[in-house]
Amino acid sequence: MVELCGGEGEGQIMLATELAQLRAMARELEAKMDPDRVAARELCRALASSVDRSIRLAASCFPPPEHPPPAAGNAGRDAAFKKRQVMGMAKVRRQVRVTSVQDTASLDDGLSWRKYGQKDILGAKYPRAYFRCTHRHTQGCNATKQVQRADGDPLLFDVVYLGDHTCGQAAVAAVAQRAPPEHAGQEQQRQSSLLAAGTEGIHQQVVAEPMEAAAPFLFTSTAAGGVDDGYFSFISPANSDCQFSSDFSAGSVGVDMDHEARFEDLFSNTLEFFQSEIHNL
DNA sequence: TACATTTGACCCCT
DNA sequence: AGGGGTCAAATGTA
Repeated sequence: MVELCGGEGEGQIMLATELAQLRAMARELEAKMDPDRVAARELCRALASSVDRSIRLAASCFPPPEHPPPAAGNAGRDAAFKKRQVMGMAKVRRQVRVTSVQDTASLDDGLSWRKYGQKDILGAKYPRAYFRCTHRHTQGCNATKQVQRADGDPLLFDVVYLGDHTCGQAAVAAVAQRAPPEHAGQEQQRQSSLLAAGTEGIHQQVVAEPMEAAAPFLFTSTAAGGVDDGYFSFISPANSDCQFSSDFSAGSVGVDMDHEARFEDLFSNTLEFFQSEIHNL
């Protein structure tokens, strides 16, 4: 389900995204589980904990990159400059598959985005939404992303990331990873609410198209992805049958072989275990 | 009250 | 001239 390609940066993004989603899915599943089914809820809790450990382990493989200080904020209204800036920016394109037309939980990439526009695109069936980093003004972060539903496949979203995050999200994320999940507060609740319990399976197709550079490696966020305008709503069907699949290849993201082996082990064991256990419930 | 979203308008590029 | 990207005022929400 996950195809890793390109440089280490792309792998970091996708790994971060996948792990964050797995964790949120586990919590969402737990929340939706019948309270009487203690074993099932325990299982979900254990799954979330396991994914948390995976995240920390992965974080130790990919320390947050050092960013240069934010550029001086002499933004102004020079659109020409902005367009030139976009052209020279790091650009990463991904395709994200959701489980239902209404499910956009899988679009959550764990970063803080603020929607600043939406446009109907010529020849496109669905509008394109524009997001910028929440910390654009406070920290001069110029990262933006564009989200558009694919014409032929309503379950497929094209997500284009432009520019690197130069804000402090990486640091915030690192701190959040060390904190127990219960203390992550609003963010955890939000992520839980975002992610759907799987129906016939939660599939996110991620196709990275490295173009110039990669976005930073982050696991958590503090703000809504801004995808709740009806066209992007967070409602999704619930189903107790949950199936995960993964083909993480740590080698392709250039991690240390020892970490790679540990991570692969942990992940595949966890997934196999929960697949069979959930199936038996 | 602060922050996020919506949406019409503006501007640059092709 | 039209399309795409962004701005910013108005509005919504917690």
